[in-house]
Amino acid sequence: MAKRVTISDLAKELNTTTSTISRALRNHPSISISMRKKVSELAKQRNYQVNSMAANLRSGKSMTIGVIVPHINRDFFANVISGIEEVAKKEGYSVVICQTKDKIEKEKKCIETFLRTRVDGVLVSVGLETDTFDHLDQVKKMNVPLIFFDRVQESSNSMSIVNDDVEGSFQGVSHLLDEGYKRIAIFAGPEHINIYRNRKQGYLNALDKRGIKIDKKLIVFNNLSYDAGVESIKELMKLQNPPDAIFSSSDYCAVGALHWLKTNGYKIPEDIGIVGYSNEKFTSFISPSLTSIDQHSLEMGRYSAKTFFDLIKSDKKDIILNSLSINPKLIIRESSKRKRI
Amino acid sequence: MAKRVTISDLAKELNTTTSTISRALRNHPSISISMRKKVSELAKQRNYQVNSMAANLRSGKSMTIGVIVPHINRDFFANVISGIEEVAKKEGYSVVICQTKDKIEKEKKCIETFLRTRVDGVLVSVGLETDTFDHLDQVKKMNVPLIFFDRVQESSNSMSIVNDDVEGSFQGVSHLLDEGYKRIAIFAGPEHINIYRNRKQGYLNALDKRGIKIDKKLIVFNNLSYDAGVESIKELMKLQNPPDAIFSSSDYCAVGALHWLKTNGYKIPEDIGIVGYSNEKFTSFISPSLTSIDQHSLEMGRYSAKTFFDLIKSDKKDIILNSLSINPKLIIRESSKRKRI
DNA sequence: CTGAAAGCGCTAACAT
DNA sequence: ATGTTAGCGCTTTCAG
Repeated sequence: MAKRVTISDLAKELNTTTSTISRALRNHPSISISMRKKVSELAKQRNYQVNSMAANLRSGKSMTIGVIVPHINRDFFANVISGIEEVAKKEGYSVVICQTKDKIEKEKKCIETFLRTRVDGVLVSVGLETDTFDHLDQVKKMNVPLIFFDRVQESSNSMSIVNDDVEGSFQGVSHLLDEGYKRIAIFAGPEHINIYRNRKQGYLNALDKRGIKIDKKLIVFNNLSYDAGVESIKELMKLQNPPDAIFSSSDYCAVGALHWLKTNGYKIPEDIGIVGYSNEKFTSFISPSLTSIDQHSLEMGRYSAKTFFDLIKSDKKDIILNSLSINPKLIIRESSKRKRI
Repeated sequence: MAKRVTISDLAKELNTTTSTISRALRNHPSISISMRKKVSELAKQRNYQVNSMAANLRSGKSMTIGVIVPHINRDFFANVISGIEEVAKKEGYSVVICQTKDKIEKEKKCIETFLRTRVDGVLVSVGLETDTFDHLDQVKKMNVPLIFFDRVQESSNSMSIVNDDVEGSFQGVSHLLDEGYKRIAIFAGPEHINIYRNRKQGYLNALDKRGIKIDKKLIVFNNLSYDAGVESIKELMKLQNPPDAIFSSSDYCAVGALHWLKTNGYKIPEDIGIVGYSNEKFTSFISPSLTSIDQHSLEMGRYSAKTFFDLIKSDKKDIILNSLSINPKLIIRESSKRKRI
């Protein structure tokens, strides 16, 4: 019904011009206090709301930052998003979220939409399928700041906020060794994704440090889903010399294995120890509760956003490529606490 | 660096006008096929992308729909969002998500942002704190379609997509009775939220139907968090005549209770049966796995979005207030399967 | 089938 | 301290 009120409506009512209104609304110092007050009062009364579409078109900024994640229902990503939102809000920015479900096609669609809607920056964690990067290069070609978090495109010279995954899994595996486990298997993910490659590396390093020979049979690649965990553990336990502990690059996959083991009569942590990765909330719900690696997801989100704002505030000259690596933290729970022998 | 290319750039290159380009790009039938081809080829070549800010300003539509949820990391809401996105994408719309963490202040901020950015519609599931509705009325006053899902403002005459929560909990509680449980307690949520009031009602109805007297001591109001579940069960088990089953209006709260019971020596489902609500993914991870009520979250999202599109496509004359109620589904798992006596 | 012209609502030089 | 003016990039009558 009622058309929405514009600054020129307000201008007419106060017998002044749109520029004055525009300035007054944004508290421009050159507008008299009395005028500012009159304007803001009228605005409130008439229920005026800036039309961002117009303001943004004019100013060339959308005041929006686009975030691309594989899954929004993972605690890890949900927390990252919260962190991003928190600092974005402070700067007056909106956050629009796009979930790819790990599909590269969806990822491309997201980018297209973001470019069309002129987001001022893109923060992205790439999907499992993502092994080509034209769509991401596109963003940079358009001169839109691109920042990676967690799962990054390493060939890119964009900034990235990541965990030290090598360290995280090093700690996880070392912990298992400390608890007396001898044959530790790993659920590893796609090698072209940095985090999974690094988690495997940490595993290798930990074994190496203790002089334990790597048994390739204990390195299982899968897609890290719950179901994959079930299938993989089934295979592992068929081995002539099965593992006595599992280090999983994902909590979901760890739980799949845990479940299968329990229903098949294995005792956890007595017979088999398990460590997951990401510290999803459910890891503390299940029983035995699952030892996992916390990634400081909220901070990761905050840093990612902060990096973006630092970037656009810098004179674009001193574009310091300060990529950041956050130390993860081992959270020890029941699934790996074997009484020492 | 390179300014982004506009339709007038393309127009110049082809010695034509912006109107022609604009039409050609959108496959307007009055433009010759050959011209359309020339334009789309050049556009591709020059890497042209519509500037939605400009297009939207002009057309008065933002092609964006705003979604407000309490928590994005809940499977229920994440799935609703997926459903919304799915149908929105088909219609060429973007979805922007705002999470309130159940805070009314955040909810208000979301609305403000949405109104400023001129979303074409708002889909909302209100927070636990929300007991006043000025901010939501505001949306309708601005003539922006407002659609509720799951947690609704009942005083509003807006459309809403909900579950039949009375039926859902009726089934859950009846199932417990069928399994031989006699004293069933309920974890109930804030009474001003439709879903929690309805879930309590279903509980009452189920007991009533079997002629079981209601014991007020078994009706526990809390905020339905994990911690609340722990506290509440602790209190319940102190009763002279403690319950032998729990019907929880939330999976999280149910798990809290489940955990406490297990660590305190109670056997589930033998000593105590538990049923949760929402069918969060972790309910099948934990042990015993948790019987719960599935809410067809994906469908709820799809319907919500569909309702929005139906609405804006109708000539705004036949605004049929067709609110929809979806039947939930009881998912029976271990936590409630007591061997019949 | 294509062009000319107006304008969506706002901001920001450049006046005054 | 305020007003004038000129667009931002696109869509859409209205004319040919």
